[in-house]
Amino acid sequence: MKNFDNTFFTYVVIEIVKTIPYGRATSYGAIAKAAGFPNMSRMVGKVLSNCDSATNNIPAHRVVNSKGELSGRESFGSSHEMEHLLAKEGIIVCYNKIKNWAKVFWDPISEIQL
DNA sequence: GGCGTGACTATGG
DNA sequence: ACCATAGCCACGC
Repeated sequence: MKNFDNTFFTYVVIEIVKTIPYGRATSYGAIAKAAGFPNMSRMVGKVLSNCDSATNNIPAHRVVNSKGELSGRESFGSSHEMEHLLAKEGIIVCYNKIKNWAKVFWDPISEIQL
């Protein structure tokens, strides 16, 4: 018996990622916190690396680390694919880092307060 | 159970 | 701003 329901966690993470607005981005830690697993930021990354975002229409490119760096870019087709997807939404990436990160950052918690 | 690894994060110098 | 360190935790070996 596992003390961690990976199926449930994966589902919640994917649902949250789908709610990230166009032109905005958030962090692994913020998603983990919103999902109710504040210490699972690393697991969020694992979920996204296995989600096949292109096929499943999941905006995984809108998830970066807490500093706004594109730490997962190598998991996209080419090493510049993630940056390209962000650029298409008006998010400027320079030296592997999102410009105006404080403005682009979107906290799922603020949207869940219904 | 130990140990290294990873799309992580907070903190302190 | 950069680097080191220490938490974090599932997973494979």
